[in-house]
Amino acid sequence: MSQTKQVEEKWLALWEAACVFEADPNPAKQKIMVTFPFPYMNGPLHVGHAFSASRVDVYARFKRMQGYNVLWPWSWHWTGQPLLGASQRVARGDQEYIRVLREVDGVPEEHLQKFVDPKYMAQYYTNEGKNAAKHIGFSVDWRREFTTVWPTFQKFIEWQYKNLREQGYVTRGTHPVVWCPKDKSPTGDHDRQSGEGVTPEQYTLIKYKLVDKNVILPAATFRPETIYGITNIWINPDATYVEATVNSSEIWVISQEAAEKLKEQEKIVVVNRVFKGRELVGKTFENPLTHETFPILPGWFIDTKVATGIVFSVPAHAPFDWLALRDLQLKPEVMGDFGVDPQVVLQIKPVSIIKVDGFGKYPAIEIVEQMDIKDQQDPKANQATKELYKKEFHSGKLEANCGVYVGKSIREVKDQLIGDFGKLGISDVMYDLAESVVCRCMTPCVVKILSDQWFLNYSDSKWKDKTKEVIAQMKIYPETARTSFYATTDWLKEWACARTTGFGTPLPWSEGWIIETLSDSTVYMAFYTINKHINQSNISPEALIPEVFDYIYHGKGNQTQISKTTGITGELLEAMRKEFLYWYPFDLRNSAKELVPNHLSFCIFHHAALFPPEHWPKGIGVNGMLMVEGQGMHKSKGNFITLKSAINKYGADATRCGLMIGAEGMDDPDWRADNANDLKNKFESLKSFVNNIIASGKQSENTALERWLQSKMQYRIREVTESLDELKTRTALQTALFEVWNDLRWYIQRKGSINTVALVEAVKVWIKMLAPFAPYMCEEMWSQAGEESFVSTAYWPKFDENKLDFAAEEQEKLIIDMLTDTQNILKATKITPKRFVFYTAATWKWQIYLKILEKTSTGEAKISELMKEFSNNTELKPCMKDIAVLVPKIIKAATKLSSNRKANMIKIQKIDEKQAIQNALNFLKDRFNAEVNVYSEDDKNRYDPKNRASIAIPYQPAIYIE
RNA sequence: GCGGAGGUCGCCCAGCAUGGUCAAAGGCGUAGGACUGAGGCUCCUAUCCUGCAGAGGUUCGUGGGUUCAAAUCCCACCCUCCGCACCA
Repeated sequence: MSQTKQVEEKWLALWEAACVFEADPNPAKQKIMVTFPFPYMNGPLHVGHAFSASRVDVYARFKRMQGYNVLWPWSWHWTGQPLLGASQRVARGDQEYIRVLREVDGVPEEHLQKFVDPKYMAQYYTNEGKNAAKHIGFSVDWRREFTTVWPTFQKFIEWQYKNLREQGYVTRGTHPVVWCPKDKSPTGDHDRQSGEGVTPEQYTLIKYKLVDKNVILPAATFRPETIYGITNIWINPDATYVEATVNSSEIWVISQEAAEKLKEQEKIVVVNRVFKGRELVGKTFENPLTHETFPILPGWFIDTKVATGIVFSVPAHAPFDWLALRDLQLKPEVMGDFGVDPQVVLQIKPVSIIKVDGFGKYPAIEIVEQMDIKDQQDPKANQATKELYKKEFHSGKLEANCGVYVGKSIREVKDQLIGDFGKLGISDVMYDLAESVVCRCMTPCVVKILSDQWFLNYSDSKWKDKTKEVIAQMKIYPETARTSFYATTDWLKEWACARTTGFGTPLPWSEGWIIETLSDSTVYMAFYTINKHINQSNISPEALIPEVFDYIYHGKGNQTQISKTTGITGELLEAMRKEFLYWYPFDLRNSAKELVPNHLSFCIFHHAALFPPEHWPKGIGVNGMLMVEGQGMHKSKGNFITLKSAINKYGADATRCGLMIGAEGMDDPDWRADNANDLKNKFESLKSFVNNIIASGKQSENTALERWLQSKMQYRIREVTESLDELKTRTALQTALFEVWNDLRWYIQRKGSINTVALVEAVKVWIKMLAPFAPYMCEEMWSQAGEESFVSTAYWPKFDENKLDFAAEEQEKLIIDMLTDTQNILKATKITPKRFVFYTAATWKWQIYLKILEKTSTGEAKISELMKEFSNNTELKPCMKDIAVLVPKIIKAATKLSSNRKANMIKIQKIDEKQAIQNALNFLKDRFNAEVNVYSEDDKNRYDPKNRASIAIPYQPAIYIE
């Protein structure tokens, strides 16, 4: 076992033995409750989970060290269909899938065989997940754990839905879904062989009538407004159509495919006879709106797989229609084949109904000519159609021949028009898929309208308003994500909240329906607060009647009474109520940004509905999606990294930091194996760096250098603390790890040794600041520093203004600036130096320097005024000539200083530059590998062959290099 | 299409709210040096261009504008990423 592994095992065991992360209510302490959306258990935890969850853990550990009573509970999501689907694939012997389980997930053979049982599979991944979560060092209180199929949890969900329904948030209706006729279930993206992302599209069917016959030709369109511009109907003469009785009342002519599809869309379709499309060519039909009549023409471009296979023609506005018509008009004799008079075709004139900017009367004809489209087969025809439809939709206005809709833009009138036509009984609705979708079982999918579907009515405007109130009072990390929450709240509509298959909690009032995944995971954070008691006291699910939850969560009902009916003791009821009141609401829930439009928003909606304002969520964190080596992580791409494998390879600390250093805010972090490996190595050297210091730090010194170090550490403490408070985990880690390390290195270089107590103190602060990120390593170092307690519960360092030392900072800055300047000169001159001489500014120059600082920090520094002031000073009067040169130089230097720094410089007045440089002499000699001298400009006997000293100004000693 | 987030010096990224302290932090990479038997690791130095004295020049998606002054403010444009539903 590697050393890293040993350290991890050791501290994991010690934490568990000491129950460090088990949190119980403690009125004397302020609480923080943090949560992470429970992961779905159809696979192992991966580094993507670890990224979002590590942010939670870092925050939890930080707050715990700050003295808060921190609760971080965790659970497992089993609800839904994919677990069943996965297990079926194993049962079916799907080799590709089994290979992935074996090689990517690393499932051992003896378990793999038992995956035919979905619950076994889920339990396997749950066990694995818990192990990984523990090893990565998440500071979780495991006593509150559950899975969503536990009957006790399901009682909670039943209570939740009973409550929602009583408030009228659960409604019933119909809903179109992509449907597998073989599986008899909705086919989500996960269940598809092909056609990912394809959704049902709604067509309007205009019910044209065959003249003199009681037969309807339902022509499908996305643009029902074009009914006013119709000139004919297209039928594919070679395709198969049927005449069918629909809903026992009407006779429809539709394509054979359409007849099957409509059967799934709440229509009773009885096929009476089957025939070829050519039979209809030449017949006339009537527009149900205007009662005008038009002919049916042959259109070979009509695809009967799309919608009804009947299309009405609007040649003025549809490029395809125009092209088809033009082709026919060029060869009208074709009509003879159908026994139709060619005149029928030649008489057709396009009817203009939409005025659109940039086009004349017949946009379709114009665009066909502009783009030089030859015929229906020309690929440019599709492009032209898209372009024109878009233009007409956005800027088109309906013309005078469009009835009551005249002058309206299509965008504003479309929905109204569809509704009107429906009411008039001249239209119907059909759904179809824009691209083919094939189920994993290889069956092509269709659209099915689910009737009696249960919905959560997120359209309810009162619910939306209340949800916005919740958002308004919430802290959102980062703040920029707030707009997406508001946008989502506005945009959410009815959500189908139940389905007929998969794991989950049955709807208590409607048999056969199971509450779906995203709907049973909205307020379960409240369940954590009491599940400790349910687990420990073995409360039976039967006892968890709604009144119990009403009492705990809403303080309703009589405790004695409830105790009597359920057998739960009054004490226990009281304890659960108190536990809920202590912990709730949660202070942070963090997840990836893809959950904003669904899970996280649902969570807010449901809290708004079920809890009073004092229990509304306090904070939600959103982060980017983890990338792996610059690409999205997918099992199929072969770049899937399980948490377990990352820990094994890099260790928990390096994995955590590799993730945290990637990004913060909404940016997508990028996991790079090189980085993780690099961090692993860095931590090795960090440990020996720290151990050496701890072992040798015996000298208690207090020079400017120690004061500088202490001062510097204060700034680091402040930055790390403030960053963590804003969940800026990347900034915090970068400062805590790299910036502090650089500070310590500088100190050591300057000091030339590591044996000071001050350095040990700084290192201890460092360990504490790193502890939330790399807890194992820090516990180890902490104990090696002689500390008995856990660093996990040590006090977080506090920024202390009194420990700042501006003078020490300025002295150090002086040395650094001098070094930079000197190196700059060396670079420019390319000389090989034998000797360096530094000259600090004469005392009288300080008067001038400080005066100018004061002037520039309060307002503008005018040279003339300054000169006057200086000449009044008897002390300065003799050197007015030098002053005249000096003043502009100093003013220029002063403009480069921040106002903060200026204020500090004024506060400390003059620093002893010569002494400061003298103290650094050994360091400088070492650095330059040459002789180094320092003089003050005031020194009469200085070595100064080029009279450099005269150009020295405060904070900018003159330099002479031989 | 709708909604959201972004484009910074080889790469990852900080800065932008409150314009000047920004040639722009930090990490990675690269080069040189130290250490080592050698390598890895580690440590030091450099890393936009020019410059024989601490300086100058050109940069922050593109093009305009405001201002004494813009990576930061305004306008237009181009490009990238994410979500769009019954599915976790």
